[in-house]
Amino acid sequence: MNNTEKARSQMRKGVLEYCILSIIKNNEAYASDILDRLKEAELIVVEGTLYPLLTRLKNDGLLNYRWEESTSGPPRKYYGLTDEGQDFLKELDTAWTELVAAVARTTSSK
Amino acid sequence: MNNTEKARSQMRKGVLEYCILSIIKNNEAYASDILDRLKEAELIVVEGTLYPLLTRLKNDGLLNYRWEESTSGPPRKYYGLTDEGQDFLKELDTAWTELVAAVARTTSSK
DNA sequence: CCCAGTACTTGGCAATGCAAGGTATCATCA
DNA sequence: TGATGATACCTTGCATTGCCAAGTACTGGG
Repeated sequence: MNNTEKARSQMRKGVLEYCILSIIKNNEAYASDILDRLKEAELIVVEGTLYPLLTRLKNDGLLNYRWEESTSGPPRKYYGLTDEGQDFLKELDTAWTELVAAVARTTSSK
Repeated sequence: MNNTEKARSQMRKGVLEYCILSIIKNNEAYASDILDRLKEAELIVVEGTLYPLLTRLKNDGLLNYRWEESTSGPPRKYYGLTDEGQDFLKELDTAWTELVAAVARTTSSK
């Protein structure tokens, strides 16, 4: 992995949680859904990254899930935001907005 | 540290290198300068984070430095960007812009 | 009954910010 | 002259967290 790729994944790291919660806020979703959405947005993530993250968010009380049968394979875990998750997402919104502003200040200073 | 603070520092993490290189690009600077600038931009960073990072960037050939005497204390290490550092910073610019766009896509999808 | 497709899980690794503590230099002032 | 405080630089150990790779389990078709 070269430096640029490293920097990119480092940047991605910071916003993954935020993006995943945002995606789930809009629609209940199971892991493969989420992976697809992230891929559409060009935020590549692999299974081994996503599943543990979903579990962590659930353990933190930000997500819950229900099982749903599938016609094409094993049942799926559909994740949704808890009330706490909604609140947390709002804070992340703020944090992200502020960060973008802070970076802009830094990179444009004379 | 609560969840929000954790998330904030996680987000910050990804852009620190970028911000520091940007600051140095604009003016040669020594560590305390950089800390002040980051603070102005509301990107709080502590010494123990900055020094190892500067050393790493130097070892990667992105920064160089010269010693300069000070009238008020020990000599200072003034850091500047190498050519390679300039190139790398351009790539980070692109990476950051793309990330902001990707996050926007994710958080606004219906 | 095996195989391919879909989902979910787990263990070890590497990167990196952070907290806390340490060393060195210089000016001031009793 | 030697104690003090401010400035500056550096190091160590820790915790978090994404990544990679391999593994388990359920389903339907040939």
